[in-house]
Amino acid sequence: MIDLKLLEKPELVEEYKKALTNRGASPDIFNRAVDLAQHRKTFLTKAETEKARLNKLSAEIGNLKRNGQDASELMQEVERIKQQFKISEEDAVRVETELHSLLLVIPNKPHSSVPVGPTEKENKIVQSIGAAPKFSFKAKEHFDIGEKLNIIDFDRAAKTTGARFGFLKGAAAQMERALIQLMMDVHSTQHAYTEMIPPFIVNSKSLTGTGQFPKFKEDVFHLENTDYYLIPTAEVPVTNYFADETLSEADLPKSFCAYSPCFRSEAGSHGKDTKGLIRQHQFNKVELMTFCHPNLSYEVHEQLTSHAEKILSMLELPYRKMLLCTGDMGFGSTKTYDLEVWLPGQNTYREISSCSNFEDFQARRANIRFKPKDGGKPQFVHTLNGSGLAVGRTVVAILENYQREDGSVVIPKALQSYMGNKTEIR
RNA sequence: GGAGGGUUGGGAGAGUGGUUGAAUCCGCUUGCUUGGAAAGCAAGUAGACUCGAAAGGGUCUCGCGAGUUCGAAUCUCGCAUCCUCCGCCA
Repeated sequence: MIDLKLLEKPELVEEYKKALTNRGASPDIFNRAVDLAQHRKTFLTKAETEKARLNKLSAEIGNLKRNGQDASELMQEVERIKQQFKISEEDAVRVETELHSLLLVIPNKPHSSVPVGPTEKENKIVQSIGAAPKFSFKAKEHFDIGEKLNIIDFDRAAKTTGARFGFLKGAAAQMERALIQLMMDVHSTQHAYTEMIPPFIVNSKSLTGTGQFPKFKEDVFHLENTDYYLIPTAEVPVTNYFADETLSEADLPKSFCAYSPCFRSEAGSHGKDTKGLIRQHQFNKVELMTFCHPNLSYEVHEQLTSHAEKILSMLELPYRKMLLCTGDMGFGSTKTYDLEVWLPGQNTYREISSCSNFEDFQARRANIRFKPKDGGKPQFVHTLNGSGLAVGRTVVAILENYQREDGSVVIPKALQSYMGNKTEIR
């Protein structure tokens, strides 16, 4: 969410409009917003002046009554002003409500270091790490490998639940669990994140705080007749952990690594990645999340991304780091790196982590501030998060990169101790 | 699921209709004192919005929302949340 005061500064509004255009969003929304902001002030001032008068009169009435004097004349005046006040107040509330709901659907402004472009074609390859494995045979896709090894079962999941769900069995289930364990261990002990297991269900306020609501409601599973929603990412409960709180500057940065399953309705992605584990309604993820001082967020962003990369390099998976362009970034992000892992079976790179800086976008929505050391006014913190990593997709990457011609799969060295020192799946 | 009791400022805790945005204590900050500290003394110690060049005003916030009233932390209703007891349960 943007700062209301920005709307009073035409040059900043112009700048923001341009940023929206770069994102492929319509800047027209600002015309209405600026208009509403002006009206808001007018109505508010009027209502408050009237209210001040009412408060004053009430105090005088109190005085008169206490002294046993007649206050009927003042009470008549109160009655009159009250009528006007009611109207002014309604105006103010109406404008305020409309303005607020408008502000909630304005995306964040990309950072100046972000390449401008309408589609993912403009994303920049920052770095490619690790060489794609060379096979003397045709590489298979993970679902073929998994079904052949009898460790992934989509057909029966279709029976128990529906499309885009899967059972992991045996070594696949063990690998999923081992990966979660590995990731949580590395981030908590080597990277100083506090481990967290959040609620997997949140309310609508939290989803508004992180930016999924009101705009992306259809992407989230709703529990009927409640204000409960299955989390699409641990980012939602973890970011809102400090909602409506004022931290002290000395406490910053606060960093958490959170394990959770993620639930996504995948509305609008019919026909995309219909096979396999790539796009499921439910998947596991270890999320990295930091609340930090505004001066440090871009530095933290680099670090956080490198923490996610660490897991990929430990598992010796080839990947590349992408800097997303303006048109491909998420709604609340000012800058995003995607880590894309090489998938030999698909002969392509696929996103396995997305690391974003939100600056104060989420902090303003969720009202998360800190009190500066020097005693100044509370300021909004900056929030960042990134997958460290998406677990299901990591299983996919391992199956495809470590496959052998006979259909067996080598277990990456770093993972072996987490899987009972097993070295292969066959 | 049933019954009952809470929710006040950083913390504890007073306050049942009228200068109460809120006593008091603790904590914290600054100053005095000290060789330094403790103790003591003094002052200060919420936020958002808004008017103003500033000084300084105004509005709102005592879990949330609505209502009664000239006036609500205080009364009424709804909701959320916490605690205790009973039942059920991994």
